[in-house]
Amino acid sequence: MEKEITIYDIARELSISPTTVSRGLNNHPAVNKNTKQKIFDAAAQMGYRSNAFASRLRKQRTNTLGVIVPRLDSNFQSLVMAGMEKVANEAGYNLIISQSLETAQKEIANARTMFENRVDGLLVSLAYDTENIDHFEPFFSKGIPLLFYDRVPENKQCTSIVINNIQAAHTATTHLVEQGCQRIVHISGNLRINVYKDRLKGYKYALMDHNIAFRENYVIETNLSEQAGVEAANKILQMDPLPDGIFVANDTCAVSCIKTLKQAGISIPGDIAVVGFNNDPITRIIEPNLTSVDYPGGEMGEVAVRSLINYLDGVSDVSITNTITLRSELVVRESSLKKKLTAPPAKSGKAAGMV
Amino acid sequence: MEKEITIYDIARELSISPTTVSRGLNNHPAVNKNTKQKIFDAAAQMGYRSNAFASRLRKQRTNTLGVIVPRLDSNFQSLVMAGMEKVANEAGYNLIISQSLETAQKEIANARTMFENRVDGLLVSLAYDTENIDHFEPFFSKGIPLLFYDRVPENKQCTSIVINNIQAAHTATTHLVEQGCQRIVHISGNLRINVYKDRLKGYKYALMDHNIAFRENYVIETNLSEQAGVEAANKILQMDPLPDGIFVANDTCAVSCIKTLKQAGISIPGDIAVVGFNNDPITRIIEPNLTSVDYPGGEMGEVAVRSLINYLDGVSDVSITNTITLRSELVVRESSLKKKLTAPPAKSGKAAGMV
DNA sequence: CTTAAAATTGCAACCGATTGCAGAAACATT
DNA sequence: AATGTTTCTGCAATCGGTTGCAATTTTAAG
Repeated sequence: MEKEITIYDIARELSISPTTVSRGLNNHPAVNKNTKQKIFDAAAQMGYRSNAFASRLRKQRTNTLGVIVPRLDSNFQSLVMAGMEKVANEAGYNLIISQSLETAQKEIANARTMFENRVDGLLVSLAYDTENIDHFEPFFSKGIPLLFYDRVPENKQCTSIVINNIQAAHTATTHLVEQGCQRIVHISGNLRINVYKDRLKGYKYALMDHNIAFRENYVIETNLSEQAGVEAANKILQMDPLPDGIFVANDTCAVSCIKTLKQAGISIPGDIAVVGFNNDPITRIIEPNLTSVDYPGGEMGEVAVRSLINYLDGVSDVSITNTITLRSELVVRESSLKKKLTAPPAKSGKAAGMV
Repeated sequence: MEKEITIYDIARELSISPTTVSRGLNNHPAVNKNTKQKIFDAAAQMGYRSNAFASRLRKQRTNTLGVIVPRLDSNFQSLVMAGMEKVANEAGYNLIISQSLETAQKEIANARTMFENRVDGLLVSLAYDTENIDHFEPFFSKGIPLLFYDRVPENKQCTSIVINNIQAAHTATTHLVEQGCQRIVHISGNLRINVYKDRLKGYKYALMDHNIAFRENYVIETNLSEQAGVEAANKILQMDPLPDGIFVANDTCAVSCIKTLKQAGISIPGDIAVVGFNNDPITRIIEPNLTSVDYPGGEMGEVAVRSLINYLDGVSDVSITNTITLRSELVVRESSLKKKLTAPPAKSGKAAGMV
């Protein structure tokens, strides 16, 4: 437990003022080169470490960003976190990360903690049961930039980073139609969440555009878990006639659904073509490999933090850039290919054609 | 941009001293009940929020834990993070998370940041190329508890949380032997890392225990990536005679290895039995389902944070509890079953027998 | 050699909460 | 009524950097 070295100690040692030491350490232009060097040397030699709190207290800037995420243990979110941390770290920002575990209650508590920790900016992906975003009011009224990603609030003037879920779902569904599917089931997530609501919309629009009637009972709302995939598959197995296509709102669920259907003797894509969403690694492991919408998680995290920091640095104005939409694309693999590709056949299925 | 409310404002409003306000807000027993109530009411009404920095500066306790992790975008690590965040959050601690991206250089920089941020404790899983742990010296000398998990330093008196990799690998290898394998290849990770070094050891010991000669060229050192699995498989395909068992140090690599072998016409487990490590979700998707060592990531994260907090609270003494070893177990699935189980056959392979 | 301009340095007042110690007020005891 | 206890409150110093402004030193110009 050695004593902590402060700028005062360095000042005393060099017989100069703490002011100069502080400026020197921060590379302030108004400090003589030689003095600076002396300060750096003394600091290194004495084992000085800056006290971030004192600095933050005074500067009212924390160089810290907060993140509130539904869960950390999802493939998508961990990609996002990795991207966020990378950019934040490079820019000299710390990241305080917390999970809402899909409950509004925890989200509210976390928001409060973030606020008291004086984060310079906050990144949020909403929980399942978040009904409103009143708990972020303090951030708005204090002018702390708040950026939503992926799970964003609806009808609000919030800065957000998303993909075009409607379009992506439209493309996915259209792809199934083009493969000859006429009875397409959609396994959806919680429809209170914008992401899943939009995917449902895209699915509907695509049917409409191809003059296929929308059937209420073809939409199965689930929590998209592995278990849910099994249950959905069982529901589907009882449909008569059997559907010939399924568009699932995530890959985990799609994969367990496929497994269950295969066990029941259904051929994929022969009997039923399947398309998932997220392009998780498991898409390339299930047999047949799963067609899925590639969802750039890492990029989303990077872009989110970059935007926030740019705003904080006054480079750009997030409040004007209201929504950033990232590109997503359908990666076609065997699970949806009823017709052979006209192009030279994809080889190992690893990186099949795009649409 | 409203003005920030401080305890001084509340004090003025109520015509009492800031001291009493501070005590009141912290529920100090020496403050009159009525006064407390008045303070709470005023605080709520005026929109007061505590300034964590001022508090930390004074208290020298931050209620913040730092985490340095190789990468966030791995299934195992995201489980660990989720577990850590959960426990930390419940105990009122913040988590500052940073990635070393497997480089010692970043790990050193991150350690320094954590130190300057005055984390109350630090959790670390080492990077690939970390050669020594000198960069954590400031933590030792200042008595800041430091806890390593999974990727821990060797021959050091550091508190660490691990599984018994030697034993787990021994069990896995023994299982292959019991299935009749005699020519067992081991696909390993970077052998500078304790985890992989130990798994190799366990593999060797098991061979020894069954009087099977260890062959240098049966150990393939890789980075355990998907790509590495393909390359390792190709190496294996050129061996003559072909091995009849493979023990891979992680699942990702095992799965891509299996895929490649299958494409080459090898039957799994008929020709070659395979065992992986981690029990990732993909083990249940690949066909045949992959036998693997269940590795309790979430639990590891929870235990790690809980130990640290207990120590900080003076409940336990981590410096005495030098190593915590978590239980791991082999989950047997089809990929390694050359012989049928004698017990009633496992049904869907979802949760097959244990050894 | 003077004087003005430029380059450095330092004083002192913050930032906002916490806490040891002393003093005041309220209550209890002869 | 006097004294001893308890219960509450407040003073003032402290945590360790940061920064506006003034003071001092150096350099340049006349």
